[in-house]
Amino acid sequence: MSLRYAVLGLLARRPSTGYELTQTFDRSLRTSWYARHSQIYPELAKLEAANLVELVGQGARGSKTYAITEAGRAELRQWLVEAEPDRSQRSESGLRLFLTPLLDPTDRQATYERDLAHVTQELAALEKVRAEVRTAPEPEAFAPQVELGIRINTVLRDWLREQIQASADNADHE
Amino acid sequence: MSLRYAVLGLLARRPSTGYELTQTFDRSLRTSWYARHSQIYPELAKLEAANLVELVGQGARGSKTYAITEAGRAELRQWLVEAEPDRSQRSESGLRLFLTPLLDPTDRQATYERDLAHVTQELAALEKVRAEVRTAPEPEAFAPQVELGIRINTVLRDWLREQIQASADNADHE
DNA sequence: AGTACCATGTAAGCCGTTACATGATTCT
DNA sequence: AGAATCATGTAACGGCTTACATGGTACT
Repeated sequence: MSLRYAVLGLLARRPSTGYELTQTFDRSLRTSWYARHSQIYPELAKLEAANLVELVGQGARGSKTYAITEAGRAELRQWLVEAEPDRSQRSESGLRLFLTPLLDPTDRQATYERDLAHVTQELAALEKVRAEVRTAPEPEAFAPQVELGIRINTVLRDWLREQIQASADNADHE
Repeated sequence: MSLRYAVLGLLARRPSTGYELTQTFDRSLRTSWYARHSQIYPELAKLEAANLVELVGQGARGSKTYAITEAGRAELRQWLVEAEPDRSQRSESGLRLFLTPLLDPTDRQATYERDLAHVTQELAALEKVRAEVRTAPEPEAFAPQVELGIRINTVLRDWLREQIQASADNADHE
């Protein structure tokens, strides 16, 4: 049931079309939730039927802009504050990290290095976002989330470096 | 397709019954992947049909112990080393964190405090595991994963404390 | 004129959750 | 004897992915 609240939450930030929401899912939410347009359009229709969002404008190319309603805001607040969070996660990367010790030192080092390359790239992207947020005219409420992302990725980067070193040492001893 | 490799990976550590796998998913993998027995038993049957695992013993109460085959190990290695990782994640907690800035300072502080309580608990559990691993007779290959979990949760804990402080300050100014 | 991107929708099939179902063994 | 736990399975339903399908607008 999270998709419903993800859409509601994005519309609480600003009115958007389904197409824009799809892009936001891909850009800002890919590290925690992801949805394709084929899921978003039907969800918007359901939310509209439930009066949690409303159509506030139609633009070129048949685009439809939706905004959250008061009932929608109440529903979102209730979920965020009162509903018991589902702490379970689904992360293929986490699974891979868990299983990597099964590999021999050479393979292990190679997969850690692949991950390190990705984390480094991720960190660079986040630092770019941080710089943009700092120079933005209005103070951005989402700046702390960027900061958290940077800290977590830094921890991951350092840990991966340690594991690469350990795997290399291990491979040498053989 | 990750479930297949999760099961294969757990069986690469040691032969197990479906029941034991279900428990391991719940205990060791709940932070990255999760599966119920209703998914695990059919998956074991499929893996056996594909000769990636084999039945190596039947015990009391109709229990069936499976072990990974050589073909299974090859398949697992191939996935870990050669397949392109799917970096997307599904985390309701991440989504909640992303949307929390939408709340007013009082609600925001309350949800951060709820999260802090959970992270603190998680950290305590991980530190207990670390202590157990250290006193274990054989050096455990999964000790570094525990360390990573502790570091990430520590970062999260500190970040949450900062956000709680900021929300409290913000609420006072009103 | 062709390519790229904007923009929305539907359908089939797979994956995962919840619920149903059954029976053996161990503990109190 | 009854409760808890061990142990395996199936079925219905819902969520998510992939693929199909269509058309408008802007750029070169």
